[in-house]
Amino acid sequence: MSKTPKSEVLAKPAQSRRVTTRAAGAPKATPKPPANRAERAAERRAAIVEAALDEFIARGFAATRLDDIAKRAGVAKGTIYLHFKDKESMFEDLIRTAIVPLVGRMHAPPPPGATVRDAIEGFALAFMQEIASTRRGDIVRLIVAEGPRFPAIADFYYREVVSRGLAGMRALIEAGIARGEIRHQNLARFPQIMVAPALIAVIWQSLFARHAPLDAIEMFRVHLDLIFGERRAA
Amino acid sequence: MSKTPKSEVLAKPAQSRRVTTRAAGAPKATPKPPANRAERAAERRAAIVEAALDEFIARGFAATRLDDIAKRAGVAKGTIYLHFKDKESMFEDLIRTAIVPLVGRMHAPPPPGATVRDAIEGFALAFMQEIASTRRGDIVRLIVAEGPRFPAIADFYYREVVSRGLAGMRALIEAGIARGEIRHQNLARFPQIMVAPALIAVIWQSLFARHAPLDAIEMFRVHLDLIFGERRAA
DNA sequence: AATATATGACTGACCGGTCAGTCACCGTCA
DNA sequence: TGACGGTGACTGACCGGTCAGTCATATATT
Repeated sequence: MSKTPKSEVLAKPAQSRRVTTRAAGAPKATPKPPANRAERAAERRAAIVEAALDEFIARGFAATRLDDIAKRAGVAKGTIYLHFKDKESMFEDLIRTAIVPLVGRMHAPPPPGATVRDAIEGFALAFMQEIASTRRGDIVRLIVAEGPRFPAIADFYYREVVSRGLAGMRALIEAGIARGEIRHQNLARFPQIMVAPALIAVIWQSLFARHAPLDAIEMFRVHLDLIFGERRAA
Repeated sequence: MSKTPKSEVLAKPAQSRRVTTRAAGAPKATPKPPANRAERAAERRAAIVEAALDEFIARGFAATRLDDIAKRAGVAKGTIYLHFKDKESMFEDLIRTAIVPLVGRMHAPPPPGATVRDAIEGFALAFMQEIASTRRGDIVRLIVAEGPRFPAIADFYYREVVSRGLAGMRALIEAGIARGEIRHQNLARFPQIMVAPALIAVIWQSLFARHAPLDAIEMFRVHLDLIFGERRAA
């Protein structure tokens, strides 16, 4: 009962591949194409990652087509499978890769000479500028969206970002309490509170900014005023 | 060409159609077997809505199969199309319908005799119990997840829930400021801050509760302490 | 030439949407 | 009262489009 191999032929298109005259002499004269194979392969991979992130962010996991990723990356679909096992593991790889740079910032250096408030404020400023208002923020949203369907990603994100970030934040809060900058000891039990407005900002940007722009940085400052007391006279 | 009507019987679960003697007087006396056609249709629609919500919450829009919804609702796929135009508008209808009950609570009654803090705390308590820890919370997450792909839903949600909710919250905050319960006037500019921990709780429940349970209510109380001052000695 | 890399046409499974057919219900009439 | 025909809610096999993943072929590199 094998399938009739009937019309195997028909589809052959012309396929005259332009050979690019290939002027004699210059073998190395690769003008644009950067460098050796490995490098070019790495570049292609990077292009795929870039394109895939854009597509996944814009459409979510299930609705993203690999054809679109390939087209956006300027690559054939088969090339994707030279770098990734399948769509699912590609998605997980992608998110993991994209998260790493987020973690870098998380090692909050214990406040050197500045106040704890300054440390947190600088931190929040960086977060708002580098994450909330960029594509990185969409990655956070993507995790919220697809997390339940990709427990592995949710776990990874919790381990690598959430638990570390909260631990760092807790340390800062305790330092603030020890120094007398923060009066509410209970805050150390819920570092989430410190971070909450940042998450609000991320979500707001991608859902409601069109309707009502939100000055995320100013909001965070007001939030810090609640915790540390007013900065200056209103 | 109709297929042999042979085993037409099998799929019908018991469902012995009670003929409901149809006593003249009592048209309402339908005990178990629902009722007339219209009523049964409404029940089916409700079953579809219920099933669809579960599926959409579990899988997201794109990955949800209408066959699964039909199976879960105990209905044929075609039946879905008697009630909804297509998958997309069904999703939008669903979310809209599911949001409405959320809005009911939003009409924060101006604090009658109680303090503003009590009003907000009661409000938050209800939110945490009725939303954050139930399927309604997943609906909020679903909006965050699919919002960018369904601007109509994001718009609707902003109009019906976010803007109203924030307006109500702002009113409460201003009342609190007027009464001297709240010292930070700037808080009225960012009612989002008041609400932020609630959103955190919703997200936490569906992503990280397995790793680290979060006492959302206690967190919110601590948050209120920041705003209103400590309730009592720690 | 031999090998590594890239391509994109192709396949097959899957799924949204359709529609001809069925049958429970209801009003009506003898 | 009984039974009969019209109605429309319901069914599920089917169709056609879509898309993840494959692989024979083509190109680049050594």
